[in-house]
Amino acid sequence: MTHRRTSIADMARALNLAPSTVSRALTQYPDVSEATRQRVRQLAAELGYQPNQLAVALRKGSSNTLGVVVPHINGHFFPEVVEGIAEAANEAGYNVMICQSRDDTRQEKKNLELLTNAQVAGLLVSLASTTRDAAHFEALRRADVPLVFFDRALDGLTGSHISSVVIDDYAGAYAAVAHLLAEGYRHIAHFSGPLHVGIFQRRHEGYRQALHDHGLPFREELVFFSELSQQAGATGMRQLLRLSLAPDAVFSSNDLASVGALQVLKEYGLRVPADVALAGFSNAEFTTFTEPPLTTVDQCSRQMGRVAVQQLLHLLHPGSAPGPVHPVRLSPQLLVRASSQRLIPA
Amino acid sequence: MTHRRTSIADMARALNLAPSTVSRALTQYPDVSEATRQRVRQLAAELGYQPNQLAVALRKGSSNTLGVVVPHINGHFFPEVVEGIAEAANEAGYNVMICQSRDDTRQEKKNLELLTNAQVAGLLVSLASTTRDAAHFEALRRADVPLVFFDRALDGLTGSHISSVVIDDYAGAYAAVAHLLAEGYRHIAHFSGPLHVGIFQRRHEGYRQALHDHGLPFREELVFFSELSQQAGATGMRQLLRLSLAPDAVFSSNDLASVGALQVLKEYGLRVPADVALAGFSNAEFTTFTEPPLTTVDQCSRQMGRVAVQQLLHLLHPGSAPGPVHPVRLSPQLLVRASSQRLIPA
DNA sequence: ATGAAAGCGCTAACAC
DNA sequence: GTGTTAGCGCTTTCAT
Repeated sequence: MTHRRTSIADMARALNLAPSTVSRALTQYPDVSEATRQRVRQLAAELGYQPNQLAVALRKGSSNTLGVVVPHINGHFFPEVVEGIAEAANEAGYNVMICQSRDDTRQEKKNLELLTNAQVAGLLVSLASTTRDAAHFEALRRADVPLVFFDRALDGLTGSHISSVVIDDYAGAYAAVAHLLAEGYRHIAHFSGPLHVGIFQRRHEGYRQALHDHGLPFREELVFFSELSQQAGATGMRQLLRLSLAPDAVFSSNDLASVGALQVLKEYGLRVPADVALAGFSNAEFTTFTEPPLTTVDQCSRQMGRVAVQQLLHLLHPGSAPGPVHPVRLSPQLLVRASSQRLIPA
Repeated sequence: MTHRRTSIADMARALNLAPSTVSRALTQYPDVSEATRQRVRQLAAELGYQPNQLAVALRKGSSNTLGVVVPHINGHFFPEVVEGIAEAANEAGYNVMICQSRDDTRQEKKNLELLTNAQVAGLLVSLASTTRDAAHFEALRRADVPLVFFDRALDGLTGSHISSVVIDDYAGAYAAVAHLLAEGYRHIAHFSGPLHVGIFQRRHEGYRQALHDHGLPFREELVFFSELSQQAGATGMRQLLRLSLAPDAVFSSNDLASVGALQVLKEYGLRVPADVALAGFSNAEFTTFTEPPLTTVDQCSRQMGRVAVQQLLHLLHPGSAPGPVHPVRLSPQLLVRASSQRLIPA
């Protein structure tokens, strides 16, 4: 037979107390005699009482659940961020509800409704790449739902209940290209994603600025736009190799396209990094397994998750650190591996 | 100023109706005049009414949220399964709450409490590898919480509200080893995880049985036990190469250890697959990037997630397909890649 | 220090 | 077809 869970009312009856007293005994509430508190705690332990969080949340008007919306949880990056989020949230006594937008704005909107209808205490969102229009976030802003964007933020949207944590894509790209230049490469190509996506735009800028700062010209034909799949990386590399002045290095806005390029280079009998150097972005797991291992930019994903939760906690409890919560920009770390080290150490 | 969400009571007041009527108008409930239904729907749309799912769940005694507990969401496998789960759940009108046990039984227990306190309609669980004792699941069984194990199941536990979906590890391992034998390898080593973990035990059995069925002896010194890290794979391979009768193939219970072995083989100047063949398990993303690409066993992860949800839905709504819900065992698919193909096609 | 009562937002049983 | 009432389990005034 189905077992109903013990409620506060049950315990109150058993102990001949009012429900309110039992409730108080189970929380930090001061005005309860130590004796009753003991009795209640004891019984609760015996019966394995667990509060119905639904009821708590309904009464209090807010739950201890945080909502997370990510484009997907494939690959390396988002799972790590989510892990960081889950860790930090649990430590702070919150649990986490995760939805995937599958990079679709409509689905994203549905997810947000779902989560707000579940009365989450706050939201952590990484935007779908198709999202341009911010209408569905306007509603959240008006309802004062605390909201932290991570990785893919909506620049236009600000408010007292909104913050964000992103990585400094510009700095990461700049560091990678500066490194290639320091190694002596001079004809550096770039694989970019669509520029209307912020991260790709900023990585592209970092690339250009690094060239500029080192007195090198920007050559349009060295930039290849694609969705950055492995296939696209291969295609891009083939195309670059057909140029009269072919590049001696490629900085790719992700790692997958780097691998595609690597495979084509091998096909052509070119050596990496002796003939052509490669540097990617994201520190995907497989970058350590390729030959040579790929230089890349680490995105401190777990840290991003933790920081995003910190931001959200500040929004939820302004008491601890009053004043506006400022967006955070994390500095990514360049991981130099064999694919870009021309000078073999002696 | 903070905006309170519109409630059914609000709309009832505005339309001069009883809350119950409004509620009925918004559901499939039959006994409502088409006129009122229209009026209500209209106003709801205007005001952007969204039901408070907390209240609905509290009232109905069960929510439309499914709880998921996974050891972690790193790597390739679990994210894919979770994606399958989320997809199928959303299609069926459920949303999903995900927790990570970090392979720790205590954390797993906490997660289960968290989710049941949140009144989830059902649970999808993949066990932490440290979980031996089933006490915390006994409680769920007694409370009749529908429960589906996936990938890592608890064999001992059965009941009318419990089911499971796993892959046929035995068959997968058998297929991999049979393939190696068919390619002409005769001294096949095995990297295994701890045998108290079911999956490793069954893969180990598949390995032994395949050898046996092909009339080959089981040689204890060819089995290397570890936690199957890349490092462990390297160590294992070194150890195997010191044997007087060294193996000409390795079947590893995961892909990471395979990579470790591959790196050691290259160090020793041995060719893969000419000198030593490699086959792993899991179809990790990086198996296509190694050189040569690694033969492995795909675990149909997304499908597993979808099937797990199907099982759970059957437990939740026995109406559609009455009778007991039987555990499912999915057949994994062997993916033959270059690391195990001795006979180069002409 | 404890109890009584109200109510979070919703739905289902029971009137009419 | 619609209204009235009660209650899911909890917390929080307001009394005493």
